[in-house]
Amino acid sequence: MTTDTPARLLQLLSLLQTPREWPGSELADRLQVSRRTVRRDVDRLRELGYPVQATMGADGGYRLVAGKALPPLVLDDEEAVAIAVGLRAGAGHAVEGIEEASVRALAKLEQVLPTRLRHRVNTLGAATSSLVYSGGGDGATIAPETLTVLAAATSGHERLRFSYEAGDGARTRRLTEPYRLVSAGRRWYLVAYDMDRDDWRTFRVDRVSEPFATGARFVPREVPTGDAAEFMRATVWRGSPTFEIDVAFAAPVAEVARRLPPAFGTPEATGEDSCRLRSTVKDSLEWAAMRLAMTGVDFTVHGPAELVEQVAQLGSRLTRATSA
Amino acid sequence: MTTDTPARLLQLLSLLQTPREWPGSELADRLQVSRRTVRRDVDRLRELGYPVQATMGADGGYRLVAGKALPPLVLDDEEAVAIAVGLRAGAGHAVEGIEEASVRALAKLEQVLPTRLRHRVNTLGAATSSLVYSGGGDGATIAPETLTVLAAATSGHERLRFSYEAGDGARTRRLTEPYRLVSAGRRWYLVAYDMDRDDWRTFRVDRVSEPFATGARFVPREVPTGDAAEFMRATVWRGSPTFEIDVAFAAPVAEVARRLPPAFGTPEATGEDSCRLRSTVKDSLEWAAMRLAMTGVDFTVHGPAELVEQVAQLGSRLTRATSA
DNA sequence: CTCAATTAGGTCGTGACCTGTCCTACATGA
DNA sequence: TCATGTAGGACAGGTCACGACCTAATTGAG
Repeated sequence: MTTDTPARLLQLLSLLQTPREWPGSELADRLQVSRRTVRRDVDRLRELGYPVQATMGADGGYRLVAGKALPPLVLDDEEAVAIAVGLRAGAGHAVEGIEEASVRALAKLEQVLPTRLRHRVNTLGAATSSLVYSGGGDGATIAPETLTVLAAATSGHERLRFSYEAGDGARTRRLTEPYRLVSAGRRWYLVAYDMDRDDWRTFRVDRVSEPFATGARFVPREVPTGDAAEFMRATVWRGSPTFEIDVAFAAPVAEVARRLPPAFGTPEATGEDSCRLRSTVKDSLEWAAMRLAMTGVDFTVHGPAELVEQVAQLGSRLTRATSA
Repeated sequence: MTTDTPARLLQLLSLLQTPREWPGSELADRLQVSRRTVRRDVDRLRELGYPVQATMGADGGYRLVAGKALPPLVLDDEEAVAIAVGLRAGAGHAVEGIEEASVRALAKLEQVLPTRLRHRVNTLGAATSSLVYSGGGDGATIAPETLTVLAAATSGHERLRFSYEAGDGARTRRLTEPYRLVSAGRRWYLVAYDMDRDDWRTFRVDRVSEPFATGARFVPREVPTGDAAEFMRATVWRGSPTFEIDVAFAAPVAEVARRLPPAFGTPEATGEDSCRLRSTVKDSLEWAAMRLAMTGVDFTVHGPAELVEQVAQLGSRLTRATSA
């Protein structure tokens, strides 16, 4: 009923996003305007960079096609929920390089998601595996809400308060100026300026709880090394153990590569039906052992000894499980 | 530089979707209009149902918050790619009930996705596991493109041509009027009217290849049973196997529940440090075995025999892997 | 407390723009 | 060949969008 022009344009955009053809007369009917105006509106959309394709002749119509710019997505409730759930489930084990964009998109969506849909996302999301792959071991799971709150505070330059659990289990409350959220391997880190300590810190996101933005904005400081990822690497990667793993698979290289997480890198072929993987793994070999098991192909662990131990332990546990 | 009003509104909407506060003066600056006009535009957005929250006082500003309706999402390139990849990866093993919405959203996005982004999605998507969980088993994977083409043709009422592989391996070309895309368990089915056979059929999507919409529209016929899902169930449902699993854990119920995917349901306590899980699993026990292994606690499989077999097989593979 | 910075909203005049109604040209499928 | 669709020009009338200027209310900092 809103006879407003911009409103009508938005409505037209949403109609055209349905993957079907719309005859001008039907559009005119829906939008409560004359067919001439519909043509003008279509022209306007085209001028805005959204390519509306028109098929001529009888049985013709309008349809939005791929162009240079991405038009604003008009989603219905179910689609929005599906995207949110997919993003939550996917953000953790997503492909290298898009985890952060994934979280940004999720933050953007959740910012405007109506509460009734938020409930549905929460209940549905609870049914999926947790966001970050919980390699069975240290239970380092991250609530999707935590990630989105951190992402929002970071990009909005808002001070952030949260409770942090140190390595020794002690919990402290922190007031920080978050600078960047970085995904490294299967862990997330927050590079932030700690207001209490008066210095830069990197926080492991899985140890952050009850985060909330204070609302107070700040002007970003200069990061010590100039780059947040650099700083994170420098502060975090020293001290945590690294392992050089070496595993042989009894399957074609293509198949193994397909079933292995890309973070492991690519195995190299050693024969028609065999290949070998050499890679460096940080911190937790339990995770590595699990991913090897999940490939579903036969393999042999050549090293290091710690990985042999992990795999053997897992194997014996499974064997015990069936011997009762 | 387009001084157009609707264009400016869209731009404002995209600015406000960034999770941060925007002072009116900055918005006026960016949009090249007076502050008064910015206020008017904000009013307009509010009238359209998009709740723009304004914080008063010094250091105030505007920000888009959750409301009743979902505003059109304005995404940048990376976010769009992240959503597409997440949707592709998630659509297959997503939560019950949203698979179809997931595919609809993906079809909507891909319809307008610029080609340069489509390339990125393809290359990134190739690195992830295939869309439908390939439980190591029958290799019934579905290309995401196939699903989106079918979804688009279905909702656009366009005739669909594809090559179909029957159970005996014979390939035939089909011309159909697609009626609905149904997800059931791990499989996807297309309920369509077969123009050559002159009758309704259900097609398994994993056996469809080279689908494309002819562009010719049709008027939907009446489905025999009135409901497509009903029809599919009647024609296809030969009961995919279901298993009643029964597993005992040597750990407190709370810990086990935390490490188990919620889809399994909740185990019940059988003692201080033990609990038992009874649940039904459809179709793939390999997945169940994997998730049990991932709990990282000792357990005993009581049944069924197939699950014992799966776990034993996995255990022996791991043991072999370390015995070299 | 006081000041500064912000949102909120009213009014007014000018000019641009938006709409519907004509009209013609062109493309396409039956 | 005809029906039906898009494409787009011309025009008149009314509307509405913009900026300038004003006052009020709210909030945080000094």
